Amino acid sequence: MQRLKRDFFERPTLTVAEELIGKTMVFRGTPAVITETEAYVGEDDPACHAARGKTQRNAVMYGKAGITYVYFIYGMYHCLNFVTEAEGFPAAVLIRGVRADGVDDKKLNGPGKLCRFFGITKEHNGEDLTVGDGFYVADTGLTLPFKRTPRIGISAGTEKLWRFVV
DNA sequence: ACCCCGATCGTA
DNA sequence: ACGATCGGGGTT
Repeated sequence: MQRLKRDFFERPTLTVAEELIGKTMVFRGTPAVITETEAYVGEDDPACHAARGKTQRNAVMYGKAGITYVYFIYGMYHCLNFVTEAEGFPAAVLIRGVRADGVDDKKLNGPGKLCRFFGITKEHNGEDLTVGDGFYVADTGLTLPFKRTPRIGISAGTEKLWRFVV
């Protein structure tokens, strides 16, 4: 159980998105294995929230790697991301699916669903995953087979194979 | 001040 | 295939 430090997140977003598969995120004491991620990379990525520059909502994407980016969408859901790359470059990995012991996969197999299950909201935007034990990510040595596909639920940028799913 | 639409999900 | 539901961001 090796806790991921800032240098894990401070790398190319595709690398982080791929390597997060099989890692364990621990939120308020509840562990969950990450099974699906997507990369959103910089202002030139039309699907990235930073595509039209820095705003109040996406501000944390411009900050340090290893910080949470949580946003509210469709009037009823929250989505969880981990900020990546160098400070000043807006990029993040969307957590689209996890697995947890004793929990039906159907409650965790979507970005909105897993946030609802954990109770993750905008209150948790900007949390540092490398400080304290409230929210962190660890490497348990587990590796899972996965595939690369186009990202889901977006209208632009679908040509990139930036989704990683077990 | 207003308007459109979205990194979703459940039901049909 | 479609409706629910509302905050954010661009535009006026």
